[in-house]
Amino acid sequence: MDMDLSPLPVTLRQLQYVVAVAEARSFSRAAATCHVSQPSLSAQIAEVESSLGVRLFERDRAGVLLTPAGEVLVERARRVLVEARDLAQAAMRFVDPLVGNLRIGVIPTIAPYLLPEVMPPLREAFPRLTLLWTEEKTDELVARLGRGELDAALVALEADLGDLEHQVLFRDPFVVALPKGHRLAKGKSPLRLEDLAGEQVLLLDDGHCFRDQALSLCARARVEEADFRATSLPTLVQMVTAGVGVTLLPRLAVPAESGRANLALRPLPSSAPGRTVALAWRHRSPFGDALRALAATMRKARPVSRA
Amino acid sequence: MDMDLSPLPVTLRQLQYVVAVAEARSFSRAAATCHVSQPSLSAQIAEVESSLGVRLFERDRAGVLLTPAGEVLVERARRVLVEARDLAQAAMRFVDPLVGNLRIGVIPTIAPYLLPEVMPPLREAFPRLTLLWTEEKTDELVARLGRGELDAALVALEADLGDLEHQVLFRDPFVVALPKGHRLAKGKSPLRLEDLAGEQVLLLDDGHCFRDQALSLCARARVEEADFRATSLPTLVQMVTAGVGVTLLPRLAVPAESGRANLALRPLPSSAPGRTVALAWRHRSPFGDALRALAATMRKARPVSRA
DNA sequence: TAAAAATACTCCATAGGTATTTTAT
DNA sequence: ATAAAATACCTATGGAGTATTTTTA
Repeated sequence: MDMDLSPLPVTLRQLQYVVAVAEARSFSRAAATCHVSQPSLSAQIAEVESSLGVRLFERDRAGVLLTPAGEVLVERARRVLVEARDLAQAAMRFVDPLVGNLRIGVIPTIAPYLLPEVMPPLREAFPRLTLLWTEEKTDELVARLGRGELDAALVALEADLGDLEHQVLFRDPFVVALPKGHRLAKGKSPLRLEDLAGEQVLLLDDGHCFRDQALSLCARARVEEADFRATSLPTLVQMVTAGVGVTLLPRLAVPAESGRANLALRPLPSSAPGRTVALAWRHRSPFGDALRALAATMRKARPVSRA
Repeated sequence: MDMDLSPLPVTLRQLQYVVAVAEARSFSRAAATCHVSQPSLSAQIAEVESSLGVRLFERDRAGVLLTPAGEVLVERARRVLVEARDLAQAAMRFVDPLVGNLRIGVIPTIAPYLLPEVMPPLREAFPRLTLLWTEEKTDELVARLGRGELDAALVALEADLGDLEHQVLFRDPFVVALPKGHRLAKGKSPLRLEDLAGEQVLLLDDGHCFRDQALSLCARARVEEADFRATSLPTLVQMVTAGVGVTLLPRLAVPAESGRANLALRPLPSSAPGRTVALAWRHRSPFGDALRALAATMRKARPVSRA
């Protein structure tokens, strides 16, 4: 029942300096971001390297390089610091639950459509919580969650999230977007996937998880991808109205995009796959309770889609 | 790409003191285990409580109690300290790979049979590695791995291990042990599970994962458990030879136990389930590489059972 | 009235500062 | 020549010590 409590060879401050140097790739710049003088920081780095018995940085040529040991130990230093920061945050939650900043990432295919809907009710429900939103693609969000740079993220569960904790907000089925004159543009009834066979389908750029989800749907229907790729859903819709091809949209985007001239929208059968929008966060995040409450409010603000 | 490097409100030393007090439930004893004076430790605890803004300990009545915040934050402190200790260990692996102490837990139904087999080859393959063996039941081993009190454990994968990393060593099928005069004791051919129906089966005490595995096997065969429970496999075999009932043994135990008078052993069909013996460790343990090498050596030392 | 934690103070080790030199492009 | 890291040296904060008082079972 007794844990090893013998003295540790490094301090948290020293680990911060190590990470700072690794990120800045320069002792002087690292010193600046840590608000200490360059010699002070150099001394601490030297102290760390001596007490660990390993050289972490190669400071010969222009710039600072990480040694192999440095690579590994900087990564571990990050983990220690994230845990320590979590502890401090958890303490703050005891002082004052539901107060403070929450940094939440959102993927680009969700942000512009969902945030306007959920921000007012969130503000109302958690008036003392300051939400800081960031728009990034899934991979970047997951990486930043791991580094403790974000507290939560709004993502699609179909993407690869590693081992994050999450709460589902709603299912978001796909909708087919066509130019008005298109042979399939008439009617409001569900379109079968097979009807799209032979169409030129426009998709998003690489890195957007919505691209991958749409692509895997298209693969089943043997639909061909056009050689044009868009950087955002509005651009994609723009191209469709210009008659370049057809595309798939998340139904979440329909209210905002459906107003366009020369655009027809048709649903897919309710059995067709969609994406699942969820709020995700690091396991054991100090904000776990707050985030669950947040998710509940968002779910209420956006009545669940009838699939 | 920049992590939060602003000053942290606590030091690693302070977190060690917090954990020490939580474990000792006394400031003076905690001070003793940390090799500092009681006032120094008290001062640091006060400093932590002030900078976190939360009271961690209730020191009114006899003894020290944890506040709710204390419960949570001590747990987080443990995590921070385990990560920090891992970092230090990882650094040592760079200085001197495969040197040092490895604390390995083993469950009681594996230890006496496997260790004599694998220890000599391990000693030969890793002469500069000191292996420290501990015998505990699975739950305790998993808990101690999580607290960083153990570096690895020899366990059966069928038990609940949480999210440990592991390498399988070998499959260990069940064998039926009967007294010599028993109606099923004749022959060497596989016994079907159903043949045991109606038998009084002796099992281990609660907490032994082997008990659970044998029990789930018996459940399918509608075999009845005797009201006697043994604390070890040798005791169990002893009871069988005394004619109290029959039992299931791991084949691993057969070489050591088969010599007894009045004991008959019969295998089960190769399709019958068994247990899977593996070496397991905490994710991202600094010993990951060494442990994989260890597992390989143990696997070689004990040629895989033909199922 | 003991046993344990808190307080009062003293001290020094070390993190941090400034000024300067060394190093490498 | 110049920018960056290392060195030299000084300062002062805060972690640790001893002695003592306060607390409560």
